[in-house]
Amino acid sequence: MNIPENPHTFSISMLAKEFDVTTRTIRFYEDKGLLTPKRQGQTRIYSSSDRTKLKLILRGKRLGFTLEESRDIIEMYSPGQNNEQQLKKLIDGIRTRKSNLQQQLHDIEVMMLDLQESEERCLNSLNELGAPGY
Amino acid sequence: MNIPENPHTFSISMLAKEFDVTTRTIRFYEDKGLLTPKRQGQTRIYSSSDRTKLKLILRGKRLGFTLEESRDIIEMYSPGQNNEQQLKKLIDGIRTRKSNLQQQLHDIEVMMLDLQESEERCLNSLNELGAPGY
DNA sequence: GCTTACCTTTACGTTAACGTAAACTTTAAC
DNA sequence: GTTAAAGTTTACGTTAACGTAAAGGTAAGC
Repeated sequence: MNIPENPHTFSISMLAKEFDVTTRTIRFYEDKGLLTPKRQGQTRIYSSSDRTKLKLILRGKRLGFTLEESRDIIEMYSPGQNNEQQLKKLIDGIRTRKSNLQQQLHDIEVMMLDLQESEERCLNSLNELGAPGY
Repeated sequence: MNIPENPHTFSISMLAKEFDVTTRTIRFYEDKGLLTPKRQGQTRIYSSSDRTKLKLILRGKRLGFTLEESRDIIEMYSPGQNNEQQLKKLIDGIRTRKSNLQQQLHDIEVMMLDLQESEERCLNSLNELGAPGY
């Protein structure tokens, strides 16, 4: 099932290869309810929506999110129900997530500068040690 | 031992309170070799260097670093030996870390924009639903 | 018809990063 | 002199996020 007829669908190994994860990982995400592929017999068929969700999960991982947090992010992208209660709760979630990202942004900037300094100190040490530009 | 005489030292509970972590967590970091407080009898006495390291660890955590990665970060801040080999290795580490941060930065920017859109869609839904500005 | 390449399910194993509890010591306060 | 607050060690428990292995089904290529 390496190349499904429908160009807008994907096999599990296609996604695994594209995003450099194992099929086990993808199935695990399904187990946790983050992905819900269709089935052709026993075989999983992923839509481009599933693919997007997987992308979101992996981006979340790079930012240190748990799967639960990524689940929230997905929900923020594709809101299910429109109940007023739920909408407000969703908005609140989005706002605190944004403020978290703001904090992360700041952390990264500071760490970036610190690392810059460290690198230069190291390069200086290398020079003084008689080893030229690296 | 809540207020050591020396103003440049800290008790474990002082640090725990300041950074909002448990003492267990701080001792755990010591167990992993990330902190090395002095002792006054049995009691741990933390220097401001220890405090800085703890700060680095927690910043790392906010960015999704493992403790091993934070250990590397600490090493980048306070290089121990000046051997040419080690310096080069350190510089390499700094550079790949910087490029990782660059990726995270990009991820955050994109996610920020996406969340912005989502929030506005939600606010629109709220309006159409008859519930004004939130 | 047999190997190869995918796919499946089930299930036990593993690692990181602490939490939680027990049992005990030391110092400060009343 | 005893209660309270902080400190200590030891040790078992827990959760997340998969890894790894076993055992088997299907479909294509030679």
